[in-house]
Parts: sequence; C-alpha cells; structure tokens
Amino acid sequence: MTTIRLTNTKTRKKEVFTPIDPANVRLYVCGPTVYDRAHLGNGRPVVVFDVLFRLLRQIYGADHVTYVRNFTDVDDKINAAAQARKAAGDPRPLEDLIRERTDETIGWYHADMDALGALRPTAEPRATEWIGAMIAMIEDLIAKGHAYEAAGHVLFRVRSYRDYGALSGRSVDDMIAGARVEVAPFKEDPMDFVLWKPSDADLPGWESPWGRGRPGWHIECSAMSHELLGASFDIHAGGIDLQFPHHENEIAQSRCAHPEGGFANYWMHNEMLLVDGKKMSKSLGNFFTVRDLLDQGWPGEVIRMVYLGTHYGKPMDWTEEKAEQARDTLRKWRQLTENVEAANMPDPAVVAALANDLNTHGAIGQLHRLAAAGDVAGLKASANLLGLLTDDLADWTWRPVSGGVGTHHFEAMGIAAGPATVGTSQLKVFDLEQVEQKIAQVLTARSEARAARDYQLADQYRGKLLAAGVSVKDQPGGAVWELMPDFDPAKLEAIK
RNA sequence: GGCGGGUUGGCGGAGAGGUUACGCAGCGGAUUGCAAAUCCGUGAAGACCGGUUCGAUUCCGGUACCCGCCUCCA
Repeated sequence: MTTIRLTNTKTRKKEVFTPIDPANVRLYVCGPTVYDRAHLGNGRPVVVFDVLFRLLRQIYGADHVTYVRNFTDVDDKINAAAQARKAAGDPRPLEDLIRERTDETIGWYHADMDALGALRPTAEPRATEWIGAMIAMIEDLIAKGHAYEAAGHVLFRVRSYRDYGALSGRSVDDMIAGARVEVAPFKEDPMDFVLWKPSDADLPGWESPWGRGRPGWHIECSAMSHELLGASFDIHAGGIDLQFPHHENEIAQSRCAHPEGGFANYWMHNEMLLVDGKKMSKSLGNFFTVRDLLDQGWPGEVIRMVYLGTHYGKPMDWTEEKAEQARDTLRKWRQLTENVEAANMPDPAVVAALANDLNTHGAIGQLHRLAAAGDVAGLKASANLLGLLTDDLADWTWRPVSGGVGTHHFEAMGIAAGPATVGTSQLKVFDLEQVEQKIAQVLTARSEARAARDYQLADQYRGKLLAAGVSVKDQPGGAVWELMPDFDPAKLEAIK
C-alpha cells in the first residue's frame, strides 16, 4: 500500500500517515461561516483537502473514508446581517431571517464548490443543529474543572490545560505579555475564552443551564467532531490562520472533555491566498469571490488547476497569467483525452507525488510527462485523481458540434449558449444553431476562396470572423473554430 | 515585542547532498499559401555571508528582505 506522508503542524515535521482504523479513515476540515459568498481564499482549503479526500479514498477505498466539514451558522456577523434586514422593515422573526440567510449562503457555497470540482464531504453538520451536544460538552468541562460560569458567560480555564499553546508554539505567558488579549473583568485569566455567551432578546439564543444564550465559536468543532468522528480521529485540517486561536482552543476543549481520546493525530494547515502580496481577507476587503471569477468566465476547473499549481503549504497569488496557462493546458489535455476511456488506475508517479505531502504541483508535472508520452488513458485516470479532466467539469470547453466544415468545437468561455440558465447578466445569450450555421456558411465561402487560391479573400473572411469573436484555425482535418470571450453574435450575422 | 513560514532561471514552480525537473514565454529548425497547431533542438537559477562535506541550490548557523499569526478570518 502506498505510504502517505503529511506535514503535521502539531510536530512541524513530515510524518508517515498511519490511520487509527484503515477501514474508517476520518478527516475533519473547518468549514465556512455562512454569512456571505466564499471568496477565493476560502476555496483553497476546499480544493486542497478535496485532493486529500480523493487520495485517501484511492488508497483506503471510497467507502473507508469519512470526511466531515462543518457549517458555522451561528455567528455575530450572521446576526448583524439579519438584524439589518429587520431594521430595514422585514416583519419576520429574527430566527427566520437568519435561517433564510444561512440557507441561501449554504446554497451558494455548494454551487461554488461544486463548480470547483470538490466532492461533497460525507457529512456537513450545521452548528445550530448540534447545540445540545455543545451544551453537554460545556457542562462536562465545568464538571471537570476546566470551565467556569461568570457573568452569564461560560469560560474555558486555559490554565487548567497544561499543553495549551502546543499546537501554535506559544505559551500563555508570552501571549499575555503581548497584551493583545481582550480584557474582560469576569475572566479569571485574560487568555480564557468563551464557551457560551448570553443572548439578549434581539439575538438568537438557546435555553441552557446558564440561561438563554449561544455558543462561542470554537466549541462547535469540538462537539461535532466528537459526535461524528469520535474522541480520536486521524486528520484535522484548515487554514493556517485558524491555527491560533481556533484550533488551539478546540484541542484544549476536546482533550479536557475527552481525556481518553487523542483528538486529531495529524493537523494540516494550508497557507493563505495573497492579493498584491497581502493575505486575502474580508477584514482587509481585498477579496473577490469564487463566483466573481466564474462569472468572468473562468471555468471552475481552471480555478482548481491554479490552486493545485502551488503546494498548499506555501502562500499563493492568484494571477490572470496563471489562469490563462492553466486554461491552455487543460484545453490541450481535454482535447487529448476526448472520448478516451480512463485507465483503471492512476499513474503510480502521480499517486506517489500526492502521497508525498500532497505535492499537487509535482503531480501536475507527472501529468505533463504522461501527456508527452502519449499515455492518454493514464493521463485521464491520473488527472481524475486530482479532480481534473472529470466529466463533471467538462462543460466549459470543447463541446463538439457536428456538421459543417471540418471538426467544430464550441468553447463556452464566458458565453452561454441557448437560453441562459445561469442568472448572471454578463453571460451572452444566443442561438447556438443559428451561430453554427452562419459560421459554417462563412467558412464554406472561405474554403472556396482558398481552393481558388484567392488567399486575400480567404484571409478577409477569417479577419471578419475574428472581429466578431470567432477564432478560426486550420488543422489537418479542416478548419476549427471557437468562440472567444468577446464573441458578438450581431457582428457575426453582419458578415457577408 | 513573542511565535511561525518564505526567498530557485524572463514568469510560474518542484524534487533530489553528486546525474535534464516540469510548464509557459524566448531563441533556432521542420511543417504551413499565411496564421494557429504540432514536432525536433536550445540558452537561462538557486537572496547574502559563513560552516559541515571529496562535493550543497539541497544539511547547519548568521544577515537582509518579504509574509502570516498573536483581534473576526480558509
């Protein structure tokens, strides 16, 4: 069996991955807070750990991997959005407004992550559906002396957990010295963090032994991972910015509540996405969403390929140049593997690259090797392991069109054929059949001109098509056309 | 201030203590009415200073610069 090696943030070393139970390999990834569209940075861990999920399935069997990714649907930003809507005159109860907002956001999230080719996790628990488990865990922590009630809050007693800070490599004393901790008079220690906080009448809340309130952010992951994966599981992953305090606090809660378990054996953290050298984040406002890129015409598969072009442990810039390169490569590979049956197994070198701490860039290098060697079945099977060249993501390019001159290809870069089903104004709508006919007509005229050796006229036709956004290339089998992002149906019709 | 990460050829970006990374772009050639595509060939690197070593871009130490976390954040 292939040996997987992963960089374990807990030990800061690359370690051989040994699952607790090979018949049920368990992975937990911190999911989104559902108050808004996912930005490009949010998509990175989804794609990176989707590849991990696929690799684990490949090696241990598809039915032997459990992947949990949560939805945080209780959060002050969500509350604020709902309150703003209520203030704007919406008569419905706050709970309904919140539920509507989070349902809507989850729908967006699924649509956007599906577009990136990410498989749905085995389970996607919503925090609001596990409040009972959180309350039980908090009670347990109080009973064990790791938490205390104060001023309507329940706080975790950081000093009660000896290894607090081990994951992120810091000590409680150092952090207090840094003096950037929230000072609340009811805290025993400035580093203590909230497990439960009171809700007043105009905030969502649940009844609890400490009155009506809502959970702190960190407890949900501890409670849900325990319920769904147990006190010990294999891998816990997320963005590096979650390492502290979120993951540190999760460890403290889980280890203290379930000292019999080890919580996560391996911790994996992806580095950040950068814009102009700075971390992409909502607080800085320098972000764009996955949907923005999709609407601009970048296929999800291209975005996915760009993500996988950089090792997850390194910061990554999104640039149009990278996207263009990824698009061109995928286009080539899609052509090579069109109508090709994928091999039974991915190429060993590709599996080996991924097994080496998810070296996705190295794996892509191997795909280039397979393409150059003409092993198209191996290329397809191997790319599939990376979630590339899959049928699910095939929509965007090289849709074969029958009839006319030579082989026609329709490319959907930023263009919707037929009646628009995607609700965005940027997509162009036209009648594909009519367009095909017109192009075929012009190409026929052009080929007649070429047959008559009237190259000036032939080039005029090509120039006019190009001006209308139709690129024409002569290939051995005949002329091939594709629609460019600036395709203009009106200009095409005007060609004589 | 504390903690962590990074610095590779024109660009992107890997592996490996000694042997061509790879892709894109460039250059030369084949092919083509032209363009595109394709094929063949090809130049170019390891922030800086030390150390270990027969040999380091790869290991160790230091310097510089960049980035992240310490506050909600993937």
